[in-house]
Order: sequence, then structure tokens, then C-alpha cells
Amino acid sequence: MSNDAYHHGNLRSALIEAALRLVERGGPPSVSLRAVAREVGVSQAAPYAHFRDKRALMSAIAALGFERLRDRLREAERAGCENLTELGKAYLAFAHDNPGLYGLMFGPETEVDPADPVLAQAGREAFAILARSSAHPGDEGPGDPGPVAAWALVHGLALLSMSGRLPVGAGEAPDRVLKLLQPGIDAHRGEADAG
Amino acid sequence: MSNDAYHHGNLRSALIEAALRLVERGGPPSVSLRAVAREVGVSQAAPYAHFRDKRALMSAIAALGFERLRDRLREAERAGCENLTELGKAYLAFAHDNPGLYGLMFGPETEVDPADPVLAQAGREAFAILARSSAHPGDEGPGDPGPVAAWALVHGLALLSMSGRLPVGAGEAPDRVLKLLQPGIDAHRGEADAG
DNA sequence: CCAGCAATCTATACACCGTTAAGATACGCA
DNA sequence: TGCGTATCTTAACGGTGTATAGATTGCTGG
Repeated sequence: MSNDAYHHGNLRSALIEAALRLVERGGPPSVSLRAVAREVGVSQAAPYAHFRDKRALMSAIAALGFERLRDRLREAERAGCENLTELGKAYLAFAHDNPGLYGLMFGPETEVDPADPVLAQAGREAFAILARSSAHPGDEGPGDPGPVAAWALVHGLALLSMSGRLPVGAGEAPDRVLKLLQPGIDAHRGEADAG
Repeated sequence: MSNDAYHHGNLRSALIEAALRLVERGGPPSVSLRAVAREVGVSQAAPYAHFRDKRALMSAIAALGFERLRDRLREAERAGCENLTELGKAYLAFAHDNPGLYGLMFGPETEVDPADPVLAQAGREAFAILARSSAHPGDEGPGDPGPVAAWALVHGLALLSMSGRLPVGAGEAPDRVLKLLQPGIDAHRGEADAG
């Protein structure tokens, strides 16, 4: 394991780190395979020994993003955040802190491969936490609209606020927006209890 | 106005139409300035006589997309759709029918210029219709979280369902998801009435 | 009517991109 | 120690956005 000349020793991790750095500032379009290789100080074809595609590298860092989001939500949960409003704020904080990475995580299929097993698994884990905050225990499943609504609301809010397409002042009070979903979720719980 | 050889006669419109065609099938990444020019049968530098950038062309067709969405929502409104659930279904139908264009409309700043006046105006008009369905008359304004929540929920739902990242079955019953926001909006109305 | 101007379009070129193929190098195991 | 294989380099191909210079045309004033 000599970092001397020809063999980098741990190129794969170095490429992922460099790609993460590039995507954090500049967003997805500013990360090119050549730029990543340049950043690491390696030839432009070297990454192909570790990633089949550019998409494979992008999917890898997107998966890493989902893992970070999951950890963020777990921490919030452990800190006492239970309902959607509080957990959603943690979610939005992550999106706000890592706009470039977040944009990649939900980017089009040309940039990221949704079928990538690592990426899909990480995404499911993050979703599961958010789902717990908006689903009635025992009623979990694909038929429960609560988690989907929570996911969609928070995701849409993140994207709209990040792209600056929100009316002024709206981005400063996301909790007021998130709170609007709570009564609907509670009502659905009652309905589920009755039926 | 002779469409003979050198002067196309109406290149600008032809470019927009061609770009629209390309984005409808293949999404934003499949539309390149050169491909658009090829489609129209013109040299690759010709578009620069009518659009400063590729972004300018993209913004133009994105603006056209927002106008179409606005018309769609207006039609739905005239057909009797009033509340968020019904209007949201029309919104989702548009996104589902024009996935490529919708993806561009909310694309990153590298693809579309949010400051483009035509684009911004068209976006505001579309938002205004959706806002009417979720804001209390007299309480409209940047402080009202209802319209923002509606916009975010519908937008997030559209993106998630289009990217196939939704739990199975969820995309088939969007009205159940949309309905969850109604109690919150109503509650806020009551609150606004009281305060 | 026609000369000249401005708008439009073409040809060419540059730098960058993703990707591939062929060859050099070094690690690890027999 | 020698050899196979993973790793990395160099070079190349076709594609992209964009800038420049020049050709062509429509329009307008005399």
C-alpha cells in the first residue's frame, strides 16, 4: 500500500471524496469525471478501473448523501423529535446545508441510477424514518398515504426553497407549512382506527 | 418572408418547437443546441442569432411549459375544480403527461434561468391559481403557509412519482395524499378568521 | 431603382466532456 | 522468483457549448 506513484492505494475512496467536494460547491453539473480525476491527481481514465460509468460514481456519492440524511434524521429522532414538523425541520436543514448533494440525490436517471442497490437501500432507510413520524403504528404499508404525503411535502418544500421559487418569507417559516399536514395525518389515523 | 435558403423566416419559433419536441421525448439532457439546429435543418451557430445562450432557449420553452400548466389549471377551474385535491390532480396530470418538460421547468439554474422575466411571470401565474385553492380570501400574502404547502406537496408528489421513488401503489391514488392537506388548510382558515 | 446597412446564417475553430483501446507498471500469490 | 492481474497512463473518437469571421439576404433611405 504505497502512495508513491503508479498505484494510488485507495483511489476509489479518494474519488468519492473529491466528487463530494465538487458537488457541494457548484452542484451536480460542476462535477465531471475529468475534474474529479484532476482533483485527485490521476489520469482521466483512471476512475474507470473503479466505476463502470460516471453514473456509478454519482450513484455512490448520492447513496452516501442518503446515508448522511438518514443519520441526521436518526439523530433528530434520538434528540426527541417525533412528529413530522420537527423531523421535517431536520430534513430541510440537511437539504439546506447540502444543496448540491441533495439535488444529485433526487436527480434524473441520466445522472444517477435509481436501481443501484446501495443507493436504493440508503433511500429506503431514510424514508422509513420519516414514514414513522406520519404513519399510525399497525397501519404501515403501501396503502398508507401519510408517509407519502410527508415525504412529498418535505421534498417539495426543500426543492422549492432551494431553487428560490418560493414567495418571499415563506422559506423562513417552514414549520408553519409542515404543521398544516398534521391534522390530516391525525384524521387518517382515527379513520384507520375506526376501520 | 421567403423560406428559401439562407433566411429561414421564422427560426426562433422553429427552434422553440424543435426543442419542445426533443424535451418531450428524452428529457432535458437529450436536447442539445446542435441537435435542435439539426432538427430545424440549420447550422449549429444559427440559434445564437435568436438566443444568447442555451439557457435562454431552455428558459423560453420552460416558460411555455408554465403557460401550458397555467392553462391546464384554468381549464380545471372552469370545469368546477375548486379545492386543492381536484386542482392538484390536474396539476399531477400535467406533470405526468409532460415529464420531460416538467423536469426542465424546475431544473437547476444551469439549465434554466429563474430570473428570466417571461419564465418568472409564467411561473407566478400558474402558482396563483393553485394558491387560490388553498388560501383564505383576504388572507393572501407571503405569510400564508397554505399556498406554499399546496405547491410543495403537489410538486414533491409529482417529482417523486415521476422518478419512481414512491412506494408501490402510492402513485395510483394521489387524491388520498392530497386530501391530507385539506384539514390543515381549513384549520388555518379558522385561525385566520379568529385572529 | 439601387446602394448600403443591419440582421441573419454558415464555416471553422477551441476547449471541454464521457468513453474506449492499447500499453506500461506494480502488487500479490504460486 | 516469476507470472497473472489489477491498476494506471497515454492517445484517440465523437459529442457538446460557444466565439469569431465571413457570406448572404431583407430592408430602408436616397
